[in-house]
Amino acid sequence: MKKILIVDDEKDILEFLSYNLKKEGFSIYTASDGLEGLEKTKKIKPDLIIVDLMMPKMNGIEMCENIRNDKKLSNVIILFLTARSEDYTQIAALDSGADDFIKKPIKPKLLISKVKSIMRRFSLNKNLKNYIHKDVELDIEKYSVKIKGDNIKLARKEFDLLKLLINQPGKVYTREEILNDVWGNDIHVVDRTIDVHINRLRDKLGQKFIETVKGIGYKICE
Amino acid sequence: MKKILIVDDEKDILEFLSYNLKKEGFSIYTASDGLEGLEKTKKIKPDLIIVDLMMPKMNGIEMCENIRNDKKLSNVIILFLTARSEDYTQIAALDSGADDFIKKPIKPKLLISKVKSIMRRFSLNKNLKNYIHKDVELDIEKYSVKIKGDNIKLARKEFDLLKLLINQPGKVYTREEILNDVWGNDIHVVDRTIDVHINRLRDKLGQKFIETVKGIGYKICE
DNA sequence: TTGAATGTAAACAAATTGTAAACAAATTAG
DNA sequence: CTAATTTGTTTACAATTTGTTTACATTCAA
Repeated sequence: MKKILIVDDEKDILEFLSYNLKKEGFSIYTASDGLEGLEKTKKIKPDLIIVDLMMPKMNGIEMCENIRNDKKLSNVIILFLTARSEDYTQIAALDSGADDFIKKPIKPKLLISKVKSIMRRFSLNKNLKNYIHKDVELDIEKYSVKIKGDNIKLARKEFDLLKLLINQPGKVYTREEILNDVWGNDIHVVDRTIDVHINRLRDKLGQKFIETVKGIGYKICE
Repeated sequence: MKKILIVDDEKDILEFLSYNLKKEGFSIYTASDGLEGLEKTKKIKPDLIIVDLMMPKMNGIEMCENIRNDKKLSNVIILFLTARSEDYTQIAALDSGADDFIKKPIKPKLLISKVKSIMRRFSLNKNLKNYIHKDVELDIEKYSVKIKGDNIKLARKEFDLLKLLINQPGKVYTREEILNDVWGNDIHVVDRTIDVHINRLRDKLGQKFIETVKGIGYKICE
């Protein structure tokens, strides 16, 4: 399910947007200022961020710049909420890395159609993200993995497994989650098979890259 | 006078673009969604269309595909407005027939110089696209391929296949993508046929030019 | 210390690809 | 138009890679 993070200091707007987007089946997360927004972005890895331009602590522009400077977050799409009086030419000049704008007052229908159409575009590209964590670099489009710049070869299942885990370094993935994501709901394999693939990944990526959480599953070390 | 059609659901952007392009002496027409854009394209026959990727009703890609499928309209130049985070080398829109991209937020000077240069380029010659990668040189117009300057002869399917792959060296093309692009949606062949053509290409281009990504597809080595 | 969970090597099974050859279809030359 | 040639497709089978299971060793936490 697509994750949307909404960042605004006004509770009313948060609730209003949450309500309307939840209805459409998105998972909604919220933050009430730029700092919190930045933290949650790192933790949750949303697909889309809707952020108010004007906020206390860290405003939307600063937050946006921070996100754009972080390679690991660079794939997220950012929408700005702007006041009516701010005209487009001014905003364009800001150049902080926002993808698009929504004007207040917000009309639910317009908002939803806009978000959906962005998501549609986004889902076309969803498999084209790149991930970088520590020395490991993963290029989905090229199906290649680099360690310290050197290409290594992974088998398909190994690649899929790494792709899942590296999505959120530090998060523990249970065997069930891994089976569901890498193998799919309908294919049944013994769960020890995961261990074997993890083992092979460790041989290729180094022993310290993937950590075992006994009784639960595996995670990538932060 | 050159006619430009601008298609976007946001009035601000329409106005912003209209204003800047009118100043340069183009005749400007506008539409606020993909459907209207398609109709106006047929009626007005613009020289250039600037269209937002993300719109309600019919989005930019659908509109673009519709236009490209209409032989009478196929000469029009299409520019996409895209969100910043979408890396245009990865955008599926490339395949839908877009000619170039403008990233949001839009800077007036850049926009105008881009529009002018693309008009110039296309008025000189339509599709003079050539590809060069490593020792291999591909001339679309002449349907010829050179290796280190020497002509070699490729059969048509071999040429089409190479043309697709060389479009983005390094990117892995799945068999499905290849079938769709080289054979088309409606023609059905066994996917092992691809392998045979790849094999023949390798005989002609050298064994190291095309790489197999087991379980996925093929790519041209970078 | 003990038992469940995990690491790991090895064996086996399944899937994928390379490749030659046969045939069919399309194109070209005469 | 017909025959010859080229191109395109399918198939079969071998070689290789990848995926899965199993068995036993090891580790870790209760």
